[in-house]
Amino acid sequence: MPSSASTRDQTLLSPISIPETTITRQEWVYRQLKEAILSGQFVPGRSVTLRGIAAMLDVSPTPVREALRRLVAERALEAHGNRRISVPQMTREKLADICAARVSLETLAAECALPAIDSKRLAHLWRLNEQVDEAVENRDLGAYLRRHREFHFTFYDVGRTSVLMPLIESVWLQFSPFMRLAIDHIGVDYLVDRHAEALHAVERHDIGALRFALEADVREGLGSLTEADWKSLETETD
Amino acid sequence: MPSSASTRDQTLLSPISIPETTITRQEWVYRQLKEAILSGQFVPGRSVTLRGIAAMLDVSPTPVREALRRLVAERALEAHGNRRISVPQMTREKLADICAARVSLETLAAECALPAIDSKRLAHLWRLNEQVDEAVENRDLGAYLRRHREFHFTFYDVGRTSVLMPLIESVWLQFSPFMRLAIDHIGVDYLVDRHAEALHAVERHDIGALRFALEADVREGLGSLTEADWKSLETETD
DNA sequence: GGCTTGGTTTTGTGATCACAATTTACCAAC
DNA sequence: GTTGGTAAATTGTGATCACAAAACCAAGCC
Repeated sequence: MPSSASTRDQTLLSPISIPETTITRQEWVYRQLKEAILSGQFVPGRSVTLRGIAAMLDVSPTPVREALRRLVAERALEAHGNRRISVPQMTREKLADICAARVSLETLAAECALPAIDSKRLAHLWRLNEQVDEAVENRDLGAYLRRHREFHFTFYDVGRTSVLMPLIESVWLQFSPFMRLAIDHIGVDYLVDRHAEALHAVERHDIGALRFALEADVREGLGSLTEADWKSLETETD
Repeated sequence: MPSSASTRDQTLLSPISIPETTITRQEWVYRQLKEAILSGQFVPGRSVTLRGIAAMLDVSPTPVREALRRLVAERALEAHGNRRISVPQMTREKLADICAARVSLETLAAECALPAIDSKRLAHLWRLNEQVDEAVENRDLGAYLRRHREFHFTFYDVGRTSVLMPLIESVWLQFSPFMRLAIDHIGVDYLVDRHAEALHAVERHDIGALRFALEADVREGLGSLTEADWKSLETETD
């Protein structure tokens, strides 16, 4: 996006002044960084410098500062006392808390979404789930992370999005960098999910089964790291 | 805080360089605004201008911009497409979602906190609850909001704070401006809470009763507005 | 060798400026 | 009185600069 020419020239193209959110540089930087974090391109522990990001994205430090503040507020990044910002490190306790929060928020979101999932949307979810499985078969970690996220967010995101979705997104931003690392470590082959089980529960309008499937999906997916996994992960990052 | 002289001079006073977070202006502005929002000094719908806040707090626009970005990220404020920031308006749907999210998050937080609440902490919570009741008796709305928040946050805030507490705080930031308005409208006398019931449940280590009390506390406190209340609230803000 | 000590470099912070977009004010025309 | 359009004021955005704090690095000391 960063072109010296003003980015707002194209507003001339929208005749009757459609809202057409003219994107600011700050917003653009924010989205770039968020996407990078969610797709696991940021390693836990790495420190993020203002001027570094600014140079990388070819913008001035000003919009970067604001984007970083936003991400810190959403707990995607961590601000230390020394005025330095870094990608947060994961701990056993934090992971347990994240799992608990995910179960709590996402089962609630699924329950809210359930009545609004019609057959068209259900078919779409089945298609997305196929793409998740394809990514696993192709051993494409990047695609897996993207598809996996797309499946969950599409599931929950049917109206009523203003309160719950930002909370869920904040939690995802917190575990995504770690998840990339963990899957890199244990291998894509050991990935399991309960997506099909959840969709079958949707078909039966069985809220109980839906909650159960989602809870299992979270706990088996994120919370199933054995002690040995942790040990080798920790020595790896040193 | 804004004094022309550098605020960091006082670091000379801390001899062995205690971390002693030297506060930045941006952080200070953020805290001022957050406290103002949580204590109901911001009316829903009011638009917040950068230079206005800067003048009010006697700082340059730069730190204000970052503080506002943070608050927008935490959903305390709302950024519109016209690049304008305002205190979000409440709707019936949003309030229902907020109640559901509060129940979900705060019962979980209470359950996590329960094992860590010893007799000393319990006594402290009883004392805080007394202060809530005092505020109601004195019809002091400002004190009530402060004490009420202090009670809940002290309750949940025993270790394990890094994931759940920010989520809870974000939700509180979203309903606080409205709560002030609503209580202003229905009167302080009609305030009820289940704090004592919750504390008794803690004494019995009865998780089920604790969750029940907290859910009732939320639903009766926030979610009990009748249709008539909404109508008059809406006409009032026009 | 480990630790301090000095200077250099890097980095975040905050103020200011220029600019563009938006809103507001105002005046003319119907 | 209402509408339409232009000018002025307000406001957010982004770049740049000066400064202070922190991190870095290398030589020196115990």
